[in-house]
Amino acid sequence: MAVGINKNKSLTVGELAQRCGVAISTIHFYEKKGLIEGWRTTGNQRRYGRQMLRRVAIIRVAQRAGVPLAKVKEHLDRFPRGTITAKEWAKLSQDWHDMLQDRIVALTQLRDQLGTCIGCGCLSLEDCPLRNPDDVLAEEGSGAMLLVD
Amino acid sequence: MAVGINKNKSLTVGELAQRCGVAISTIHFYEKKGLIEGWRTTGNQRRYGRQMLRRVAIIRVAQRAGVPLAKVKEHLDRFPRGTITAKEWAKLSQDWHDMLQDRIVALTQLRDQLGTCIGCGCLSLEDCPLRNPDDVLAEEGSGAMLLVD
DNA sequence: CCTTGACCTCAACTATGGTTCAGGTTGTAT
DNA sequence: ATACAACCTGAACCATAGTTGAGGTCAAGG
Repeated sequence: MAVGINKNKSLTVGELAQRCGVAISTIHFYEKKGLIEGWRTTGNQRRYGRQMLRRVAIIRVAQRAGVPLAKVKEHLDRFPRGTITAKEWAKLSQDWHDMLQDRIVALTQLRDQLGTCIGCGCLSLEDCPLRNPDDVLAEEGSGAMLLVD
Repeated sequence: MAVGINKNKSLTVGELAQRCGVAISTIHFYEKKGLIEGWRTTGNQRRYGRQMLRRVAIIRVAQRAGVPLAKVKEHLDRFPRGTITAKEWAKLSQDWHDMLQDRIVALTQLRDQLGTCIGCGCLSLEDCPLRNPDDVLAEEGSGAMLLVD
């Protein structure tokens, strides 16, 4: 019954889940998706190496950064099993850093456009950057897309 | 056949979709969700007032800002049908601006932590802010959460 | 030994935000 | 008048990211 902290070797699914702050079902899910990997006891119970703590940690960081699991898996599959070295993690975190940077820039642009619109009575004035330019674009034959990108 | 641009009054579903840069099925979907509203011809075809252009535009802006549709609906329901005034839009865009600001701050923090980790060989060093503090937190009895929040 | 918590599988379900398809109807240009 | 584009409905399906539940097994303390 007692969840003894097993300082030495393998982790049960419950331990891994608790230590990573996720539900057990999430660990099952990640394993089914091939994001993490472990072995089984003779009684078919999951056991994980301690490196899976880091792996789940990385998955969670990536998710916070907005990386979908499939993308995370792609990255993690480059170091198939086990430990990710500092250098490998540096590459990963550089990639995700850059992606985050892009997302931040996009959101910041949008935020600033909203800021402008608060001042301008947006979506009703001719020069509003958020305004769908209605007939203008319609007459240009384009799809009348909202905003620049 | 020809999609004549009807300068004067109502918009067909296809016109609205094209002018907003979304699929027709998306317009159907938004209508079913109660996000937009129109009327029907005697032949049961959808017609929309021009104010729906702005309404769909607002929905798309909100989505880019990460507002779920249910939330958008909540906001839009405050001005039940038709035109949203400049003042009302100002309130809306202020709210979404603030929300965006929060998200930007969160992502920026994460980005900067990733930046630190690129330098520190992250997730393997004791002082890494992204590192799951493993046994430390485990011994504190907490869930060994990743990162501060 | 036996209870009890932790574990197992598989299927179904949740929510979000849509898309696709089948089968049938409308509206308009020629 | 007729063809053909555009429209209609409803159900099924897609992806993402899991959660929940039923029914059964494992393992460790007393």
